[in-house]
Amino acid sequence: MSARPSEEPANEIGLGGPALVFSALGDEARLRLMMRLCEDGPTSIARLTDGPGITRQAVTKHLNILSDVGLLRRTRQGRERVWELTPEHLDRARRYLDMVSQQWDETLARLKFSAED
Amino acid sequence: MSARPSEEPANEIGLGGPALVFSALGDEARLRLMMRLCEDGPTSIARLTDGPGITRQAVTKHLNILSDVGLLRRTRQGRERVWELTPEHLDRARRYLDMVSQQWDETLARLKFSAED
DNA sequence: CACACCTGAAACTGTTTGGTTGCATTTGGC
DNA sequence: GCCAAATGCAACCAAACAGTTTCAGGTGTG
Repeated sequence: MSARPSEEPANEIGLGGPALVFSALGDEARLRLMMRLCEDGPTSIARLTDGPGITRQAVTKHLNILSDVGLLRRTRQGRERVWELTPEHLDRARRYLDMVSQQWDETLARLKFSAED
Repeated sequence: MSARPSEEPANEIGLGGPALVFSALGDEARLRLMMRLCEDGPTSIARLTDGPGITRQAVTKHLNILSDVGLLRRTRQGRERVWELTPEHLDRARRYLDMVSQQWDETLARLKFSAED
């Protein structure tokens, strides 16, 4: 989590949005939580705190980081607080990678063409 | 760049690989460099150092970080050192997001099904 | 009501990161 | 050979981060 512009809505078409999402995904513990939520569906913090030697508070921090960039959402359910995935920003990051990949292909073709000049 | 396991080859199917790539992409300056290299093709460090108030050494550090996770490759060309994109790991990250997205869809369908039980 | 259970929030610590400054090294052209 | 351009490398610094410990606040059940 390094790219932290001043007051950007984090949903822009610029670089801040994708950078924030990638930064949130760029941690093994957070990726593990994402996978877990992805496979098990909505899950409480207590149940998410079990695997490795990680504290509940650390899990909470990671969940908040993922939630800040819009990858998760939390809802109450009794006395538990259930977290679930919200894939919109994930799709956005995916499309961003698609765009970069496609752009690179075009640039490659262009460079090859101008090299045969 | 926080997830840094001990000696993983960074090309595993586990979480370390994607986490490292996402972490490398999770910085606005680095994303900017990626876009630049993506659009302009192979470029030297001196030419990459121009836009915002960033130093050549900072650019070098970012390039090395991107190179460490396999997103860039550098080649000599005269007295310049030219950097270019290597999209293999980018595709890997893309497929990872695809996988998560698809898995989430399946989980959603499964949960909906069991809720109608 | 009392007692578990689940969570939030604050303070603190060691480590990492992004960036800089300064200097040494390589390379090409005159 | 000499000089300027392009780069590499090491030390250093402030800020951010991951994680912990500790304490306080809600919430359901008996």
